[in-house]
Amino acid sequence: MSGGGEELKKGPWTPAEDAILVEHVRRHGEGNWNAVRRHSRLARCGKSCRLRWANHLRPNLKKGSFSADEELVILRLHAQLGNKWARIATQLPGRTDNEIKNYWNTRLKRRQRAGLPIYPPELQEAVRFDRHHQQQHQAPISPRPLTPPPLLNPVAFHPPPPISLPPLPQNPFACQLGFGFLISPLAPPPTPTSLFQQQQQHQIGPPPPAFAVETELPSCQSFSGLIGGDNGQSSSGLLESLLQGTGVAEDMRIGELLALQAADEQGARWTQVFVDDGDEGIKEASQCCSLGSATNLDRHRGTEIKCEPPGGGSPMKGDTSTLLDVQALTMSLLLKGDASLPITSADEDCDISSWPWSNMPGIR
DNA sequence: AATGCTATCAACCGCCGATGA
DNA sequence: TTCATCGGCGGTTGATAGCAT
Repeated sequence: MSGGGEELKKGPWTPAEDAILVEHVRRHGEGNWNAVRRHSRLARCGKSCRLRWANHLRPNLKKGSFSADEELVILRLHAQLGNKWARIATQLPGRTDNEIKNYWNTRLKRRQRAGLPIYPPELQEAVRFDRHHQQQHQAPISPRPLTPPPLLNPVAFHPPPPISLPPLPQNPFACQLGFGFLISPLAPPPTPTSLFQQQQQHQIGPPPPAFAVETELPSCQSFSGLIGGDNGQSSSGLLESLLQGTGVAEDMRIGELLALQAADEQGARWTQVFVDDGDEGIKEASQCCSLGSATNLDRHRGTEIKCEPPGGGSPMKGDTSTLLDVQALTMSLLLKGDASLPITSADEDCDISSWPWSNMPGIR
């Protein structure tokens, strides 16, 4: 660091310092934060300037408590991504990663103290489903190279032909965990209106989502990356076992399922697409459990149980596998909603709230 | 009114990846 | 190729406010 020898100030920012920083950004734009000190009298390090600007001074910041919708988005995305605050923040305009992180940590602490699961029990059911599914389908881990599921591989994916379906009642749970903005922030989540229009054209629920997968974020977390880059060999976890277990047909299902996620509010309709494929677990998918709102999500109570994560082994170990586990978990949740699955004794000891959600390994 | 607890917010710290010399 | 620098991210901590006892 080129010091300059001056003592750098720490602690709360004063209005005068804010004004200097704002003026600097107005003149020179964002970035080059270490230059702030050179160009102005501000005795703050570049990091501190960046943080102050990003969290408090930049325009269009939204202050105040989170709305119910925002809370729901956080819940969804955290279930999906873990502690990826910056990524979550990209889906909440005007909110900062710091804000979201603070909110989540508070929520986490509150629920832990209350003895509540971090996620609603429906997610825990999904764990059981995954374990069951793995026992049913999991061949010994084969070294066969993993092919990214079609939707995760924009080149390979071809959307399924339109299927005409009778209208179904909405699937509230798919709505709640729809991840409608998963694929790319460049493609805004479908609105009920846009979906309706597209259905009118195609007589099917959601369209294939935009496949701007690689453009999602500057970090390494595009889906193709999650699957293990070009050959996917580094991936592991539930998704991998799902893929390896049943091959291409399963790949397509997962691809379609991700489309389902992108479909958000039309999840039930797409769930129905899978009902006829002979999978008992999926047959009942159209009976997905009903949840009304984020508040309801919180209101559900799980039983005090504990378990190892799906796939066994140490809880949530590893980077990519962690994310994939969560991804597969939430995917299967959308498919399932099935209380009739056989529950093994091990299954009964399943409580994802005992996993280290709050300390998930980073994927940078 | 005093005290303790909890929630919230703001900021710092350390690590890591990207970039350029 | 190596090294220094920068910026971004997630974890953590300290200060303060609000509430209950």
